[in-house]
Amino acid sequence: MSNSETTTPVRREGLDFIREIVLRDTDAGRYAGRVATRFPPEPNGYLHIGHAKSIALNFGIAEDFGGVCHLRFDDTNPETEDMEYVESIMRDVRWLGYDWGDNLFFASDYYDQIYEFAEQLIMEGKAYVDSLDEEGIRQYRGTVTTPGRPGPYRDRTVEENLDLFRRMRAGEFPDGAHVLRAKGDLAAPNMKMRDPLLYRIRHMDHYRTGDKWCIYPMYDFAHPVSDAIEHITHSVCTLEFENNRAIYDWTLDNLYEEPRPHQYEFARLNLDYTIMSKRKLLQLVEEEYVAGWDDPRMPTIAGLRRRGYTPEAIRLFCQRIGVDKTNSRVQIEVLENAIRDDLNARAPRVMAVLRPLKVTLTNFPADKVEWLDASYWPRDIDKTGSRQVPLTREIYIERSDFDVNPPADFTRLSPGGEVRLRNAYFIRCDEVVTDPTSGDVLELRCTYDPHSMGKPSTAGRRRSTAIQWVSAAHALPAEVRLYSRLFTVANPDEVEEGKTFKDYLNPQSVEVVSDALVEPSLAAANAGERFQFLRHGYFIVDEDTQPGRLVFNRIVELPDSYSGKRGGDDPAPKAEPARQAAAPEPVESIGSLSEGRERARQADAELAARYTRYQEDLGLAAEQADILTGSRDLADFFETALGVGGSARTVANLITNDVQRELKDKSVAELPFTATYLGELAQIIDAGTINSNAAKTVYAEMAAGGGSPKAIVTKLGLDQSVDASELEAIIAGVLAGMPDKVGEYRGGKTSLLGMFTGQVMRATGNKADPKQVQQILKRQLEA
RNA sequence: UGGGGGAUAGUUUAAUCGGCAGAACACCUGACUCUGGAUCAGGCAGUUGGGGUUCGAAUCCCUGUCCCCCAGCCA
Repeated sequence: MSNSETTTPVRREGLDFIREIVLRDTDAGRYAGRVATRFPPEPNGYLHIGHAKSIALNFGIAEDFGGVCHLRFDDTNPETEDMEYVESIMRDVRWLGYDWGDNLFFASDYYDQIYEFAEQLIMEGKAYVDSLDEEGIRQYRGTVTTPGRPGPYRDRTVEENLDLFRRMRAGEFPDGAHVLRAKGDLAAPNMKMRDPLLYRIRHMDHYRTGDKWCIYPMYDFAHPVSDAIEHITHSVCTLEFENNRAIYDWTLDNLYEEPRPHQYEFARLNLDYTIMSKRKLLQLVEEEYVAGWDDPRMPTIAGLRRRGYTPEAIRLFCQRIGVDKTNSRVQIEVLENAIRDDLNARAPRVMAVLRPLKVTLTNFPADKVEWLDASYWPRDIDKTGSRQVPLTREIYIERSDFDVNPPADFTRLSPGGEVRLRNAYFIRCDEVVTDPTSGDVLELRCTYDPHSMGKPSTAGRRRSTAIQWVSAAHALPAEVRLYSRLFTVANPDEVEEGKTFKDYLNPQSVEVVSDALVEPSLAAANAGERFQFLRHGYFIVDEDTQPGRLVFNRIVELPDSYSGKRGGDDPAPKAEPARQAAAPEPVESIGSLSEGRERARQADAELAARYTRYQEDLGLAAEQADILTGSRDLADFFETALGVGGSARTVANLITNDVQRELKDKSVAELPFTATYLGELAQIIDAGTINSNAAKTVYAEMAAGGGSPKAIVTKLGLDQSVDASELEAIIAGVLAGMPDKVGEYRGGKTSLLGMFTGQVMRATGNKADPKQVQQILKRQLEA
């Protein structure tokens, strides 16, 4: 697959936004072209499919850009972390096919360094020891709507802070007595910046550092520092850390210099019919709703592995779901389809009968065994290899492949009907033996057609499915575990009042078939081998397999368009009436006025007067007048620009549409151009010196600090007109270069006109008049 | 209610100075088939609502709506 690809980044559309950032940075020579990412799990649980997305992203970026990806354990909380988890995580990452080389790190290895940084911040007056208890800290922190306020310990001297902090480390205080906090802003709208905690006291052995420490750094402090220590360039994490980026930047701005690591966030994976919370998964394990972290129903990597998923399929899945910042839920089918796509070409086909129905071939000699050659692969898979399967007088077929009273489109066996035995003969059902009391079908008595081997089903013989079967005398008994979704609802995190996610567990998530029969070639199958049981799905030999006792897990079913068509287990036709309810909704936009600007006018009679005047005297729309009179600065700017001589409409358009963009992060006073320049621009637009397209170019230059619009026009030669005959020629040339597109246009795809216009405009250096261009374009195209 | 982030077919996503709304999965049709699988061909279907700027808006401006995150001494 990707092995043959080069490690050179490919410039192409569809790069996810993080790779785009990395590409931009490498192009700009930031970090001297170096790329270093990291996957930073906390060893407090097993990895799941959501982590696979992150792993694939981080290691994938490193691969694509010829960089490295570190595996770093973010182990700063001694309460929950354990070596068992470290080992499972390493096993899973490796199994997924990623290699961290020598770059295995632990945040706990940096404790000394992190501590030194903490002292540095204290000495610089940027951190302090707070002795408030938890409740006190909460009180002083305020809420999302009310600002926090400084607590009584915030102004301790550097000496006092340092002394206290050192004594914290020395173990002089009990848990919770003090914490180290960054001196942020207690009134910050971002709650995370209200003096975030950097260190807490925890008298507890750590699984790696033992009893060396009794104070432990918080994530918000340890993480950026760890990144910086490892010279990470791009620190990628999930969306819920967006607010934490402020602390990340605060920390590194105080401790390091650019180029230092920067954090970027993407949306974590949500998969339908499963959960991704480590806490909840742990609950399922501890409360024994599942058999363990590697229960085949679990979305953990270990569970998927045991289920029979391949690393390739999981990587394919990660590739298909993409990376973005949109909160989304991925359909489970995407995962299932990935494993089917992978296994279709990899899993040999064999025959297994899950719910056996005995069939006696009455014209087949009782003591005869006919060994038939059966290919492991269907003809569309480019592989060879076969095994021998024995046919005898007594065989078993799938109960569901026989129907006493079949529907018209049934292509399997029914009384008096025929069916093909896969890799063998056609048989006809002559007699159905039923239980006289229950009416259950006990056995079928059939005759086989000895001349039908290898013959197509044409010649009057209606098309039948080729059904799987096993010889009664040779079949191997097997236990087959049929897994399906763990939860009954798509989103188990969304619970009804009074319920928990556990109330939505699917009681039928596993069905154990203990008396299945498989063909004898499977006798030597080893744990971990995968097969397709013809017409059933993909299966893996489970590690519970014992000599003489095969155990299979169903990885995924084969799609079945037949049962789908007949409305199998998921009927629910799309409700149509909803359409009506969700209909019109007469939202009349009155262009409601922004509160801020409204307030400004209420507080300033002059602004209010201008608001009226702009509409009545200048003829501006209420919406424009509103924007222009949001502040004195802007209104004055408008009037100064207007004084140059352009029309009110043009000046207003320029300000309300273009200047607004600059005003998002600048004040009027900080604008890189003067009102007079803007007025000049309006003037030359009104005068027809430049077209609207060119006007955008000129404005962009001005916004970049380019100076006078007239000078820009001259510099770029935008005032030179293109004469008609010249334009005709240019247009003819453009059209001649795109005969296909011209054909499409003439075939009715008139939406291409915009594309042609753009091409011509570019060819003329934006000097042509687009209206004229389109006029000529249409004439030439319709000629 | 403060701050941060997000919204393109049913789903996940693409569209690099404003210029062809493209793909995958799902679904539907047909072809083919010793798997009601696979494959192939075709089809359905979309820019969060309203207004503005422009020859031209998913993209720029204004204004609504909806969703997610933040008040752990977890990460």
